[in-house]
Amino acid sequence: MKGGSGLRATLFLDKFYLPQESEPKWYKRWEENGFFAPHPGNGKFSMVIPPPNITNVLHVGHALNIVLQDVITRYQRMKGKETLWLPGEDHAGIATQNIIVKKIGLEGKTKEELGYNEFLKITWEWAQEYKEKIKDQIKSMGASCDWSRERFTLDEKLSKAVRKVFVSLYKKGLIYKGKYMINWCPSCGTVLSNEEIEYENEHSEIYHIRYPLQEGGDVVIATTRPETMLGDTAVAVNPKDERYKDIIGKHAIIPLVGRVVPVIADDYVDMTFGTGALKVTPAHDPNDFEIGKKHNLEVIEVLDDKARISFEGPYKGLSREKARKAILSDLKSAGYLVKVEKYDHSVGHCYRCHTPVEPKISDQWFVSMKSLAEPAIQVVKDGKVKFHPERWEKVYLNWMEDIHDWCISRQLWWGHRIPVWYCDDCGHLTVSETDPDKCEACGSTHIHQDPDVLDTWFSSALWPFSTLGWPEETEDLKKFYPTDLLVTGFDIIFFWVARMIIMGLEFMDDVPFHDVYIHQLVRDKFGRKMSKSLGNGIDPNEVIQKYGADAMRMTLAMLAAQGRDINLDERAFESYRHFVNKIWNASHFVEMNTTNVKIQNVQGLTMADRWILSRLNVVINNVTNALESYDYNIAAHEIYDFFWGDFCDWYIELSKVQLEDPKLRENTQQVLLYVLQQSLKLLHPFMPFVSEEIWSNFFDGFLINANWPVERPEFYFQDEGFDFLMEAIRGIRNVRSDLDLPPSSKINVVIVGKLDWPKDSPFELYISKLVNAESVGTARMKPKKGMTAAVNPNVEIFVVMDEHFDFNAEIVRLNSKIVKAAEEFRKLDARLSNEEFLKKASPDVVEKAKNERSEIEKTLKRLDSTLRKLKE
RNA sequence: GGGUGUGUAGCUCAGAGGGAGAGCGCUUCCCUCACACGGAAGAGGCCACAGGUUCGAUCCCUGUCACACCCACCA
Repeated sequence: MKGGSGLRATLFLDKFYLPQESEPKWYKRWEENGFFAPHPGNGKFSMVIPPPNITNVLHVGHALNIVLQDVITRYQRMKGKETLWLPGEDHAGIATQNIIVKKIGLEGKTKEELGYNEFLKITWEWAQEYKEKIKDQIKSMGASCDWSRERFTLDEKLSKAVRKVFVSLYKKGLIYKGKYMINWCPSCGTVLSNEEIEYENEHSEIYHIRYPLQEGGDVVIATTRPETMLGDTAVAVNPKDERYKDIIGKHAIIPLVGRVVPVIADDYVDMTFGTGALKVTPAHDPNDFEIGKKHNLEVIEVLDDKARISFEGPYKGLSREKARKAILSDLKSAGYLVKVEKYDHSVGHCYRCHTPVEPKISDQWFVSMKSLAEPAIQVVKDGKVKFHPERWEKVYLNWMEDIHDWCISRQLWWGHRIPVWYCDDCGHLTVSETDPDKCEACGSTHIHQDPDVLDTWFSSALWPFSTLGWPEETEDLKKFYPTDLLVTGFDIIFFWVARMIIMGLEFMDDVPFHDVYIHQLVRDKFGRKMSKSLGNGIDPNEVIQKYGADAMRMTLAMLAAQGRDINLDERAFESYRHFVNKIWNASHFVEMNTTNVKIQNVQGLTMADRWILSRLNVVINNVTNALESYDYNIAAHEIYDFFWGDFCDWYIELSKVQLEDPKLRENTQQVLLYVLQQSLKLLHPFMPFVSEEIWSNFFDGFLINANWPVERPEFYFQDEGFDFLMEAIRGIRNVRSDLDLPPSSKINVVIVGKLDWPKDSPFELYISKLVNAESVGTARMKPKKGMTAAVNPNVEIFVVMDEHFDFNAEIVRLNSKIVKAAEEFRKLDARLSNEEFLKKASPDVVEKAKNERSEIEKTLKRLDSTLRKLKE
């Protein structure tokens, strides 16, 4: 242990802790000493980071994610486990490509003008830049992840894993290519998976349009998308619909187009909706596509990749919006438009650019999910993968049990190229882990690779094992797979969590992680989502700059209650910056009073010592249990309340008395040091920087490597009435405040009754110090001019003052105490008079109530007699 | 159309089957020898509403209302 003379006085003399100086220094030291790398220990703990997208710097939601992971990582490391938290970033296909397209767009260029290679070069530069920025941010948050194992989804090794998985699934027949109705984003120019569509409610209109029948008469259909009528190849009605019975089998003539199409009958048509007659456009609507297949209808595409009309005629080249207007106006003037009604419905949008998605038939690659999903359902049902909070399990299972095939090809440049080569001669597909130079069927060298890339989430799905070296059988893979925990947000349960479980089971034959902690969404203080357009985002860089990383971490941990979103008010950070400072100053106090003291066995403890040591034991247990069950907010609250509410507010104050007593001084120093030491350990996962800084001024080694505290049975002591001591002190202060006595004025305290505070403790001094009393004494009788401060069944405590005594005030005081106690007594008595209660309530509850009643009864008697005497 | 979550002090939120808590804000006092990023004393709540279960419910059940969110192929 370092002596007082060795302390860095400049730091400790500062009134305020300066995180901006301390934090980078400690991060560097931890990193240089290799503390973030796993070291053999008692069991292992491993976790992979949800790789942030390189599209942007991190926001406060990421900060929450990082902090929650680091709290657990540091806790597990201190518990002595071989601990690995593996960091990395995601290439984020569509999102990144969009950013680069926009960026070069500002310079007036398109990606086609730039060319494939140049475009990728620019994107890689961006990726490098943002990887560094993100890394710096994660570091500034204090994250103790092992940077020597950092991975990027486009790393060469990870790309190999991607290829191996693709080839393997292809050979098993689980990856296939085919023409299906898919979601097309006309702005991003690529297909999207179902999960990448966000449905939004839109106020729109539904149009009733009259289609003449070839055989005479007409039929009115209802549609929200009149522009697609160019591609209509049927009109459908419900076979049970009496209104349309006669026209089934007849032919409708599409207005403006003149195409003659059949009127067909299909159960799908809802008779109650619209007019009960449906126009069928197999090329541009998923339902119509199904109907089309069933009835063998012609498929006529009328929109191109940019959602412009491609159908020959007057509308060709118009955007879908303009085409709608033009067609409606033409319909109207030709008398086909029967009616327009307001109509709200939900429309799918691209999750990256928010453009309305266009349903379209396209030739794409898919993963067949049904068989892969089955084991992934089972492991969750069997509890091999547990969700926290549990309710997310249902969300996961619902999705898994109704899973659809996963469209994995994307018409992008940025990403993993699909490892498929087409033979120009024989048409064979060569699917290979390594680039082939000839067709594996006919040997032709005229082959070309599929131009598309894979969905970003395809590589993310492999993250828990690809980052550990798979497909090579590395030491890391053997040691750290399966990982123990995944911490992520609910918004990517389908995108990511589900697919990792699927891929882990398929390729590692084991779950990728045992626990999934789903954390909250961080919203603004009004409960709104943080977004660029609202400008209500909170930048973690700024928060760290202003309040320090420790304050930010503690704030987020305190708010991280399971199962609820966090409405974050920036003022919260200030509270916990104050807490950081409180820790700093309390440590300062301990430091000043424990020069040249070493922690060793302590004997001759006082009631204050015994109380704080008992409390510490309880808190150690509570914090540990809370962390084991990922109750971050509970753990953080426990240590916060203990350190500030118990240690600072009471023990340190009482220690001032004990330090002045030569007989008690040394023990008190021991207890101060010990409690501080254990507290620093409990604080460290939440506030690593300040705790390490303080630790370095007291103790050898690094706190990051210290042992996690365990309870000490010898430090459990039975209740000695410390609560009543606190109550007495509060009561005396209350008298002061009630009578407006200045704090400087001296008062005298008199204790009447049978006191059961332990004789080995200077409780008179405790009281006099904490209430600034002239004297604290005992008496047999209530003093004449005494104000009642505290009462229990055996003892009354009075504040005696001759000149300030206020008869009326004392009457009021006593009366209010009596009213309160009487009310309490009445309630307890009513309960205890209820025979049902006595019969059915658990014995200990009854026992407790009886005890309380008798205590209050005695207290009441005391109060009554005091009041009587006063009035004499 | 299904499903989930939430409704507790002015604000942001904890909480447990036995009679309600924190932080911030507010009022009053104090720069007392760790800390004014502090200390002390207070005010402030039919724990959304209505039923039910229970000896007892703010906590469990049912329904209602409000606010979020997720899923689903309503043209």
